[in-house]
Amino acid sequence: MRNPSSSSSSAAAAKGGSGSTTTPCCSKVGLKRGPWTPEEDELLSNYINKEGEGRWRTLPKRAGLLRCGKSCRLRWMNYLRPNVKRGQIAPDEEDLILRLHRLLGNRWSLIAGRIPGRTDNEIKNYWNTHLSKKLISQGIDPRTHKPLNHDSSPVINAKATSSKINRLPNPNPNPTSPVVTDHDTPNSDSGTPIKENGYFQSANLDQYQAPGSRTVAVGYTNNLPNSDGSGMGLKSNNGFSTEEEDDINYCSDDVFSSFLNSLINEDGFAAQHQLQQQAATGIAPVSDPLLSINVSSFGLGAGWESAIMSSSFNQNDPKRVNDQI
DNA sequence: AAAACGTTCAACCGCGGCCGG
DNA sequence: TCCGGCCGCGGTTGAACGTTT
Repeated sequence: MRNPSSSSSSAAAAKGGSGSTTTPCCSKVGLKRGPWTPEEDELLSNYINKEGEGRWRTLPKRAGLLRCGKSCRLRWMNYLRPNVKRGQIAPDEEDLILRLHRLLGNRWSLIAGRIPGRTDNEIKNYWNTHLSKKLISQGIDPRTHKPLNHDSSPVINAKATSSKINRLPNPNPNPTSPVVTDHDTPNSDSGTPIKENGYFQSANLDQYQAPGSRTVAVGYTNNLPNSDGSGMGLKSNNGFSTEEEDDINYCSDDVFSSFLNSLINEDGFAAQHQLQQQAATGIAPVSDPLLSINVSSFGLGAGWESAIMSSSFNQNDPKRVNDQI
């Protein structure tokens, strides 16, 4: 809301206009649209502070607002909530976003759920305006987190793909190539992966490995689902027997929460992961913490997604998390 | 100084999942 | 089982703002 006093209702009205199946609350004539005014913010905040969130459809009327419920919910979630953190994304937050995006794809709400105070909208915007470009400038496909010249798969037109198809994005649409060698790393001309501010060094993301590193694994991709969910099985070469797979397919909230938390602190993660993997399989894990970012190591077979859902620190919507368990 | 161009981000849209009747 | 409403999600838009020419 750069200038709340200026109404963009006409532009917004011109934008919609499809006339197809619009949500009733949004098609109602007479409802205000566009930037929120401080007065509206206050009305909404006061009402929610008093009555609590929820029942968005009827909330505007009860709160005395000429807005649709969706608009109210969005305003509250992305702007007015007390614990929404404003201001620049810190390097460590950026690092975490990169990690989580590589794991989760464009599932902004899940990513936001792991970054306290940040909203899905904010992260999505930040990704599209900063991180995506940054990765591209480094020769990395922001969609797959793989080198651009390595990815021969056609770029899916975001417009052409339904948003719901993308609900289960596969960060690596090419699971047959789990290993990226140094031949595939971006050349230094397109930007060295090690940034001067150092956060990429700490990030230790696959593609961001310093030149000269021999092998960069993308091991987790083996067990990530395809966009249709068909790739969830543990048929990959994880070395587990069916029985073992049954065991490790169980992934508790704590385990996965630890996994995600460990992305924040990779050293801790590496140690924890080794214990986890050894306990579960008896197989000595690889020592390279880089290789440890491997979902399969946490038994994330068919249940990996629900584990993510249930383990999310979702300050945005705890109810939804519970709902999805 | 101002026009042109680029970037940011709040807000909107359509869709699908969930749930109660 | 079906249907309709609600909710939340990801994609997209466009006005405001910043930068360059």
